[in-house]
Amino acid sequence: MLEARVKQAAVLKKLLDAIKELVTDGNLDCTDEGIALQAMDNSHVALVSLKLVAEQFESYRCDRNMPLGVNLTSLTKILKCAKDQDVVTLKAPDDADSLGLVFESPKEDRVGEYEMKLMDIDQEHLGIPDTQYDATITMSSSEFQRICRDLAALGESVKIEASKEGVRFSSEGEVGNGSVLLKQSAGTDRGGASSSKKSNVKRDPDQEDEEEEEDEKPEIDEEEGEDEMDEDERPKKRKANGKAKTAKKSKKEESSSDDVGVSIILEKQVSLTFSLKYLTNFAKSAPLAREVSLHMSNDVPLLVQFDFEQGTLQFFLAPKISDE
Amino acid sequence: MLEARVKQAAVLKKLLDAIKELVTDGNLDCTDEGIALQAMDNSHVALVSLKLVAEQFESYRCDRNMPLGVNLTSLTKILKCAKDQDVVTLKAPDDADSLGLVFESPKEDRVGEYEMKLMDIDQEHLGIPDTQYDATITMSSSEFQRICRDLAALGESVKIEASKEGVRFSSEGEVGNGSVLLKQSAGTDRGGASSSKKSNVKRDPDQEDEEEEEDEKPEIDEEEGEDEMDEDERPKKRKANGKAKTAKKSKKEESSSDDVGVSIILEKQVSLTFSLKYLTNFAKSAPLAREVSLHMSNDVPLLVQFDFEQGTLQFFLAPKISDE
DNA sequence: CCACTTAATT
DNA sequence: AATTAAGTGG
Repeated sequence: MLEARVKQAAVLKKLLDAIKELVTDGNLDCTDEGIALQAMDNSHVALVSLKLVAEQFESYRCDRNMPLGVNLTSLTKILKCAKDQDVVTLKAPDDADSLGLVFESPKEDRVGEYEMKLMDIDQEHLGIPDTQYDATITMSSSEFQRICRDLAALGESVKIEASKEGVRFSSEGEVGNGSVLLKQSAGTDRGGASSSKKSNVKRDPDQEDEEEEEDEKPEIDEEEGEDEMDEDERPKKRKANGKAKTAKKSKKEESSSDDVGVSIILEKQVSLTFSLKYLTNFAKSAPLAREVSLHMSNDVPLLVQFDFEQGTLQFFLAPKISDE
Repeated sequence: MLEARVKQAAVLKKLLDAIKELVTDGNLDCTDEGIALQAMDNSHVALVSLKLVAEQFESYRCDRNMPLGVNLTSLTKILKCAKDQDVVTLKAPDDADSLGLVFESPKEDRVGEYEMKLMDIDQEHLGIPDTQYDATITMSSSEFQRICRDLAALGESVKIEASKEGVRFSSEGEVGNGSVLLKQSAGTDRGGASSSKKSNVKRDPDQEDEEEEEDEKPEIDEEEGEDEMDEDERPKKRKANGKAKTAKKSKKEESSSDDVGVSIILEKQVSLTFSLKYLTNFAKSAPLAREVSLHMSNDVPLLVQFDFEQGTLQFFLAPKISDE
């Protein structure tokens, strides 16, 4: 039997928001290692792979491997019945034809019990080779989402070019063309092949001054329209706080896309073109993790990965052939 | 003739939001006791009964009983022309074929006058017996609304079971089943039959402090177009006028659904099943009152009641027969 | 963190 | 009209 407790219903909700549009049905593969879901998207173009590791549940018990065939639309509906901070317990006996969900309010004065019918889904378990990629880009997930959304307004596909200077996303369409260039924030412009998996956005550790990371500013989004005139005697706006940091929102995630920076680990330059429709979908996972990593090699499917506290969510997508 | 002044247009707006989807036309029965509206819903399944008591109007005068046949859709449209905190005066001469509405801003610098055509509606006045119910549940109206909404995602009907431990709402449907159990907050698990009607949301009238009425903040009309820059030392909008105020939220109102708790007065256990479509509709009255009371006896129509300052809004709905 | 409000969309 | 998404306020 399975009994898994999740501290925050919010995590599950975000996960489902992230994938429900891509995948409508899938097996939750429950093992003693955790819960995994792997599925091709509805049009069999992209692959979604979710892993929730046992150790990161509030409590986890799974006596026997079992695939729970769930309709994600239904699961989403049921999760809507939970408040974000409810504790969620997933329960399934060994012979289950339904999955039990219990939502307990933090104050324990309210208990919701739901039961969702399960379905039999043919397991097409796809082995995913643990590939080494020629380029790994780590960046703010919300920045990634923004870029996908922006470029999707122009064209159907995006070309992603990673060089050691930075990464360029560009798209062409009827209205016009557009491109966004992100420069790498700090050190690494080259990574050993073996280390390529490590996402590390590591700040230079030598920067011993507290001052650290003043304001890296990816700079693309920084519109300077805002302080153009008569701020001479105007004390407002944060112009004054200068370096002192004022302790303010430096942490604060400024506009939620900052503070992360861009790191590029490059074995070889890559240039690949992808459908924006899918990338936009992948980007919906942004609420799950501050960072996203894009793993690419020429002529090989892209891996878009979100690491969050409870596990990992991966998306794979084959490039378009006609790379310009 | 009728002349009735209502302090806050907001109350009327909320009332109409609450019932307009259920009832499109009805008679406002004006007497010296106040204004009442009673009507079957459009599909003749549920009964809506509204009472606004004369004493709770800012001023009230009604020389002669008269039923004013109104189209609630039209009335809603006209009320949209009032700001929430406008004072509304309803006027009708004895021979009226139209209802006059006057909206006055609190500062009396703006007056809107509207006139709505009336219609003749056959009065099917239904006597509602003042039943004693076996179970009376009082709970947060927003919690009630949330539960109805959640369960409506699963099934068409909800079974409500009240026992002295608490009240359980449960629903079954294609995706699965769900139930929400609310535990009783405090003392009462049993009440005398005669006391069951007391829903007591009563504000303490002994609250001799004049604190009342809280000025809602009109704020819409406040032109701020001109002060956008360089008067930094300007003393901060009208924050000052609230005299002692500040003391107001001593109550704290936790998060708006809390603080109310669940109370169950039980003569006998009950278990009844109702159409969620209607309950969801009833629950739209939540903005009118912090609490709602559900009055039930087996095989008898449910009474859902909202008590607010100006009166009472009641909904009646017969249970479904097949109570499992 | 929760809920209400508004806006946009189907 | 209903649903959904995003923003705002308590």
